[in-house]
Amino acid sequence: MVDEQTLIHDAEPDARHRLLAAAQEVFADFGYEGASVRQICTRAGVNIAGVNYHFGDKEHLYIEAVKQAHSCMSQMESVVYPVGTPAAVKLEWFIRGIVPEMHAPASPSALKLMMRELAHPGKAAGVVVDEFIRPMAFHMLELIRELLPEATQQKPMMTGFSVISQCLYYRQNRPVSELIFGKDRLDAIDPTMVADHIVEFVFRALNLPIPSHQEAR
Amino acid sequence: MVDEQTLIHDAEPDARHRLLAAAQEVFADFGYEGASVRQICTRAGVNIAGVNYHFGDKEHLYIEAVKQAHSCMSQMESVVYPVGTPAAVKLEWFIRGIVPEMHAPASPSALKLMMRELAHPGKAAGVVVDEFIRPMAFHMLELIRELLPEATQQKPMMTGFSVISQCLYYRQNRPVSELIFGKDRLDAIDPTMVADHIVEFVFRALNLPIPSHQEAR
DNA sequence: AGATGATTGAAACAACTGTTTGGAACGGAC
DNA sequence: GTCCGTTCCAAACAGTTGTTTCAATCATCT
Repeated sequence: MVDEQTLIHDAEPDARHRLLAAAQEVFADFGYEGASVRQICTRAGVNIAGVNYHFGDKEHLYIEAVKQAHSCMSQMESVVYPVGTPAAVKLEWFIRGIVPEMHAPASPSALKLMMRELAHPGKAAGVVVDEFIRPMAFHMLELIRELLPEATQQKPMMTGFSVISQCLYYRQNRPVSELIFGKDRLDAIDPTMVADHIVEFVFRALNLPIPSHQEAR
Repeated sequence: MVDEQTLIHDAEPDARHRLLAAAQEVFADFGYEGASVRQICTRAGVNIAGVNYHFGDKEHLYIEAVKQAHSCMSQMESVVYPVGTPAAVKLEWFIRGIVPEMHAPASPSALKLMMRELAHPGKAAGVVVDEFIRPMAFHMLELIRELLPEATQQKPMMTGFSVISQCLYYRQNRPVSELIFGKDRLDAIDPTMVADHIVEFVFRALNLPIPSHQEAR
């Protein structure tokens, strides 16, 4: 019963978990409408009726898959700085923490699914934003307010967008970038190089002293 | 047969054009899999068989819709600078040209469809990149090479990514940004303010003199 | 006029969609 | 043993999908 199809993991946990894992991958690859419950069930080695029994319907399975992807991903933001760390150092670590995770995430399908859901927010986006995105956003906003005390109104928010946009770009627009410049040109830039560049770019823009590990380009 | 090009809804041009217009809107709103040919045909006021007669099948209709969206959009990049314009001024105009078009595009559904296709490139992405995206990318790459003569290897490309990522952010991530900060906070920032900010941010990062219309803050 | 080719119409096609059904298999509790 | 609740399976459900058929209509030309 189990040995016929490609399985998610070596062991075979609960059918519910296999469904969630398969749903995460298939939804991430094909989107909500593009994925079929039969495709997911086949990949999970579970009967079609399983999705209705364990989750009710396709939509609830999708929501649970997104929630799992988000919780699986949220271990990323658990960086804790020593007390008294300067805001500039925190900002640098913020960038250096996010960029590699975007390039080579611990769970590619989890990040893929989250990004897909956030690009066109549905019913599952709310909890992801509440528990994962918004805290991170306000955290960075505080950093920027500390770095730009004289900034008012929308300036800190736009500055935050300028920072995070550069960090997200390489993930959100890698496919089209590969179409433009070719896969090899894109593969030539590794995460640390990107992080170095963004840190330098942002720090120059904010009039902060560039951290040491930068040589003169 | 007067001017047929102006509008889609009031007058009724060729059934083929009505199909293309409807397909552009529906595909933009619901994606390729989410849109149904019946939905498109109903919106266009055309019989179901029309899509097969005029385009063969759904996929070719989609491809033609993307091509039309791209050509409709490509009038944007037709900015020509006077000879001898400094590269810095060109870069500033590049940013100031793109940002408002991303906020309030001439044809929202056309841009929406293009961005959707480029986020997950399919068979229609090739021509869009070849005829629209790549020329713009290489154009900006030349600007940056002129501004950073001593930059080598991937540095100009990454710098270009830093610029374009900020310009695209407000379009690509507006839904999630609204979820984070609320719609009103996002509506409070208008295109020219964003363009001002990005120009200032980029020019600071590139060690260029900030253009005049920026007041200190 | 009649003939010809392009275009449209209503209906049906097979395949697939998400969902449900009724029963079989399982494992403990009594 | 019986009973019960949980889990799973094969089959079928009604509805939608993209696509096709074939006759009706239209415009155009001789």
